[in-house]
Amino acid sequence: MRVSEERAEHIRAVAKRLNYRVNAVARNLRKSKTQTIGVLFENLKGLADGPLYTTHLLDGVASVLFHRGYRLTLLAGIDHNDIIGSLGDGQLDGVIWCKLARDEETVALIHKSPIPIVAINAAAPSYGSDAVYVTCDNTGGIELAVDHLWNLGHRRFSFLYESEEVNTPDCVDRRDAFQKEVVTRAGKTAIVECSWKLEGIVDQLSATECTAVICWTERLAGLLLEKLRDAKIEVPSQLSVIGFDSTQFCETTTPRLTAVRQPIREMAAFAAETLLNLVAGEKSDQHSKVFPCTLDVRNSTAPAA
Amino acid sequence: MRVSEERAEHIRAVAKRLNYRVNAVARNLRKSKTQTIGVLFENLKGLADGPLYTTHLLDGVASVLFHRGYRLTLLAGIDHNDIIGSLGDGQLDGVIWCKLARDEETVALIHKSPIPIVAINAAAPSYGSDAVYVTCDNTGGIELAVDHLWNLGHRRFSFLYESEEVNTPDCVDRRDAFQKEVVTRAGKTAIVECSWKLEGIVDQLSATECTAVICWTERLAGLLLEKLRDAKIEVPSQLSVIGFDSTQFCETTTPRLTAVRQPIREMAAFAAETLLNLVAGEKSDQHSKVFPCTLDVRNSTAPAA
DNA sequence: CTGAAAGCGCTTACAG
DNA sequence: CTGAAAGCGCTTACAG
Repeated sequence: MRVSEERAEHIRAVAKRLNYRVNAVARNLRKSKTQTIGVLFENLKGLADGPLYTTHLLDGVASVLFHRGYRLTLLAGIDHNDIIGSLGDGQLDGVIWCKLARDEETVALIHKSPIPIVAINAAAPSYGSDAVYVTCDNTGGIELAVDHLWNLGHRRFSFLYESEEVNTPDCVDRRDAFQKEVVTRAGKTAIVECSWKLEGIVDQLSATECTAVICWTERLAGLLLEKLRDAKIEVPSQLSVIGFDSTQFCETTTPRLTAVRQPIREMAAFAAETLLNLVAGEKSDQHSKVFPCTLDVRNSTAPAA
Repeated sequence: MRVSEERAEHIRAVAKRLNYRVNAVARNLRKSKTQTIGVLFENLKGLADGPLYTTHLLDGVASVLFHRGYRLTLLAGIDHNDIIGSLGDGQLDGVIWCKLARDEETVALIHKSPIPIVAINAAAPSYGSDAVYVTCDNTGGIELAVDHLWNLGHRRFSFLYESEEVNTPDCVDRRDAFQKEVVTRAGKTAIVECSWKLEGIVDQLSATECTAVICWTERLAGLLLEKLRDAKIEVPSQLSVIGFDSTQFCETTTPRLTAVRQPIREMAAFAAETLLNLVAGEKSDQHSKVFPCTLDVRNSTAPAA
């Protein structure tokens, strides 16, 4: 309060009469803050066709940001070469970066970012990074899935992902965890990398002689169920299928999909809280946070034939 | 090009060396444009818990905006008294306003908006408004639903909505269309306005002696199915239920929900295109646009008992 | 307690 | 063809 209340009241009255609004863009320029957080999807294929996962993620982020008076900007289709440039254009106070890659080149880029970054669904790279990483326990999730199948008598397993996702961090983590877990138990394993849209998948799978398939996402599992139906392979009696995420989508597949659940909304909300603290200048005490997974058993898994 | 190519090249090189980025906030201030569109939900209850409808809407808007180089900001939880103020803070070039009310007070507010507004899921008010209105053919949708039930032998119908939605524009339109359509055919009708979460709904419904219920959204229909299951009323053998929207949600209910489909993603994309044209200064040739509905028959409707 | 100036980083119109 | 100034609408630090 630098002005007498009387005068202030008068100014307020005039402002109201003239319909005055403070211009937030000018304020943002002056303060070098925008009260706006970006959510970056490197390849958002459409919110509605894409995994429901994305919706839960946005929901978690939005719940925190709106509560704290921040705005949320959706970022997608940004030129990959210029992501940092886009982040540094002054319009965002921070960014939540989905499935942030962790190759050295990207980590070097992150280092140059003028705004804080929280990665979601990516474990921290071993060689350090300036971002904070929020992820689920992919290893634990895979163990739950394998254990469930093992107890049903399965001994030959496949892990499935599409070739274009070969570098997606949580895909890599799930694949590696699968490899390790299954080799330990059964001595051998099959990793099936398939072309986009699972072309030729049925032949690839039968070559592995597996009785159970773990797909790295529920979306992919749903696609697989369709291919298997076309090929007249019965799920779960001939083949058990497990997915990852366990959103409502798993209720819409035929049969309903057994899936590992990650608490995506909680993860997203945590990421948002953490980011706002970083924006406020607090140093994050933890560099990475891992949320546990659970397993939702539905109808796509059964005892091995 | 105001500078020789040689000099320009030199400047580019220096800019790159210094890691120069143009500051978009300063540019926005100078140009009074931000290349950002807002999507306003007056009461977004959560993206993930809420109707899938919202996701499709965002998807449709985002597909157009990203393609045209615009950013998308999510607006929710804005103080209702100050919505126009928030819109006029300079941060948005235009806004897509979900379920925009059409009372005279709101229309007067719209008139004061410094940025163009496109309303979605609201028909244009009869007394004129500065916004462009994009909606689906609620009347036609209701007719499809009633006709379907009529052909199944139903003669006593109820229409259901929650009291807090009494002023939501598409709720009103569906209710009025229902009233008109059913009175014409059957001579009488029942409109059931229920408290939130459908408390006491079963008694209310049985008092109407109806054999079929049309719910104004699929979300509400899903809730009703749960209440009916608890009360041991079988759907569809004892009571037929129809919802509105027909997203993937209808596949997850038990039984699967028969629903009127509105092409929400197309409507949202159209709204975004229209808004960008308005932002570019083109006058919209149409003041309102209506998309037709269709009916997806699933398992929640059957011949009248 | 109050007023006037400087400056955030751009773009545009003007002068040379 | 190029440079320098004005101004977008704020906030902050300074002077009175």
